[in-house]
Amino acid sequence: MNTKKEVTIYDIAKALNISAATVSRGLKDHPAIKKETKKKIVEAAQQMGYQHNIFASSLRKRKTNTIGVVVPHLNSYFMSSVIAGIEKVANQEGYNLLISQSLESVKKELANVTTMYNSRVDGLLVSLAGDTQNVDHFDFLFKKEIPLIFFDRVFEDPNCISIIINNFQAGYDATKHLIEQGCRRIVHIGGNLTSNVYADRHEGYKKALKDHQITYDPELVIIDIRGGQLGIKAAQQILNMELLPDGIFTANDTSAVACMSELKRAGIRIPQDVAIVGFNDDPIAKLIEPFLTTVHYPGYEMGELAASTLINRLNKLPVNNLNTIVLRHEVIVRESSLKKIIY
Amino acid sequence: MNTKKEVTIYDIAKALNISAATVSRGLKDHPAIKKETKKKIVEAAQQMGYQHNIFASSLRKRKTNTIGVVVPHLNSYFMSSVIAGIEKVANQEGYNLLISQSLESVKKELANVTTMYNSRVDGLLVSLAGDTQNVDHFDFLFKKEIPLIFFDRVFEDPNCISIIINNFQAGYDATKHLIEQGCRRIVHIGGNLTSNVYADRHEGYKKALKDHQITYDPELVIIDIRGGQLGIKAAQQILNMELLPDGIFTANDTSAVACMSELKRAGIRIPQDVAIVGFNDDPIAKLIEPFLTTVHYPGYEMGELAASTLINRLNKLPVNNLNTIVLRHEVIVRESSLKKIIY
DNA sequence: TTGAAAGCGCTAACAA
DNA sequence: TTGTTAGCGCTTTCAA
Repeated sequence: MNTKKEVTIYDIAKALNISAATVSRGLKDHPAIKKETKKKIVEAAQQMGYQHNIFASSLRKRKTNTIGVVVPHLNSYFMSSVIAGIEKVANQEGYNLLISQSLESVKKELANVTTMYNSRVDGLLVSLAGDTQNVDHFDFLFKKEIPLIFFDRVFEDPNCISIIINNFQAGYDATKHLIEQGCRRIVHIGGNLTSNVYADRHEGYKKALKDHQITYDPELVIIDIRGGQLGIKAAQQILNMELLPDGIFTANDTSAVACMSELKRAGIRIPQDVAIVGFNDDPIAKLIEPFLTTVHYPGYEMGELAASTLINRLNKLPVNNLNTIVLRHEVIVRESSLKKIIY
Repeated sequence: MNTKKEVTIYDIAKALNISAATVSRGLKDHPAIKKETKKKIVEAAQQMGYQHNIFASSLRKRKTNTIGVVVPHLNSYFMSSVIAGIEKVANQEGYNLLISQSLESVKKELANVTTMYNSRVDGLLVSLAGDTQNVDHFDFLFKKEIPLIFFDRVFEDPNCISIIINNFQAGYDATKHLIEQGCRRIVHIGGNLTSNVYADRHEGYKKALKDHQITYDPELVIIDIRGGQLGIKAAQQILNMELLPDGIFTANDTSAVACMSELKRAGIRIPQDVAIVGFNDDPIAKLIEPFLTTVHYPGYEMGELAASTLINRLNKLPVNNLNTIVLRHEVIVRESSLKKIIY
């Protein structure tokens, strides 16, 4: 935005000898404007280099047509798919996006949300930071009735809609798949259990074991609060076990791949010695060897859905009092877990 | 932004029995306001739940304190590092970020930039889409004197500052490293040559060959316009060669890893049969086997620099008439290219 | 050190 | 179908 004088609707009005109100209406397809007037207006605007002033408009309408998006990290295939989905819907509906990453810190999350609040976003789409334990820090949003929708990393709260997959079931399915391949001693590598996604996957894992009469052994669960080098650390921990596991269910592909790579270096054969299942269906799953069995996570759809739900809410469309929307997941079987076929 | 009545400086003024002008000044530390008045104002604002209205302010000041960022894709470690760097500086300086991805399409790039222009961003940070051949579509920005800074994927233009690494030299260094490891038949896998980064890396490759008396063979150069499955396609092409190469220089780690994985499946040993060097120093380089030799690309620093340069420009600080800023790169030697030591 | 007043550009209620 | 008018909330010039 520069400091030169802008072309305003008044300039157009003067040039056309009509009122500014008419220009304003003509520019936005108001039904009560004659076709030719509209045409004249649009042409003049074009020709004079008119640019709609969002600030004046937002100030007047008390609405910004901007949606804030806060995610833990931008650099995963999953997140970038989600954002592409959000972008698509938002653009379609004439909304802008304000995007930022919390880098897994509640503090930065709050700072980002506050900045967005000050920028008067109409609504927010948030995937929570790993160490976020509640949503008290969002109270000021609720008070101002700014809609907040969570996706992926959510927190159950009556004020918010959550969009997720059934992480419990997905964890269950992944573990069950390993059991069906003959695994009995299954390690689970997970993320911070404060996060619903990791907690639920962990519970699914436990339930699958139970349903197949396998005793849950906390020693086999490797959780890392700070997700740094989880895969590698986990591999080392596994290599130090007196009795090696025969299966591993990892709650994300990045860790799965890192772990697998480390195990392979130590001479362990995948899947013959240890079968591995990851989570997310990141493209990396097909870059390593053997290809990684994983749980497909519909990121793009999740983004679309999050955005359209929020926009419906903003438009006061009946959102059916819904509180949680669950998307479908799917176990994608690849080589890293196929004991049965290889033997 | 909701529709309830906001608390304004007038409300504060009334409550304190002073003028709105004084409140406005007090709120932003104007030097000519008495300390205690200021204190009263700040306290009242706090207590009444006052929230600064960016729109009124932007409208009045004709400045938004917002920076637009347009990148080809969000989902790379590199980009997310760059953005983290930009965010850090921007937040420090009180700027907001508007981020979007062009998904490698000039059309979407232009649409995104236009939206940002309409949102009256103060300046723009852009990494160009793969098929962008010139910057004519940005002319309207130059006319309005909105500063535009390119990073990574740049286009030489007197209107813009570019922030890059020396891709030519980096390509040269990477290739030279392979030559020093004894490679003579070196394949180059690159991206769209319209893009400076890929064109320069390719030229560096050529020059390194020439300097070491190796004839440049266009048959050994595999370029993909649409970066989809480049690594895999390249591997297949390599496997079909009558004479296998002994070295590969790939212009990004993702393709390098995909290619390596495919070659390994075909029974080719890395680095014994073929040495590989990638580009970017993506974490994936240390997830695969063997670890990938690559060129370190300082993403975070690039982001910081891009943001601070832009902000200086916005503040009319002398930017020394600079046109191009070059950051340091570094070849990180790992196992995938070490023929000498292994033999 | 403070206040009055004008105006940034747009929209919408109301009137014609 | 179009025009009049009154702000949206803030900043800043000028005056006191």
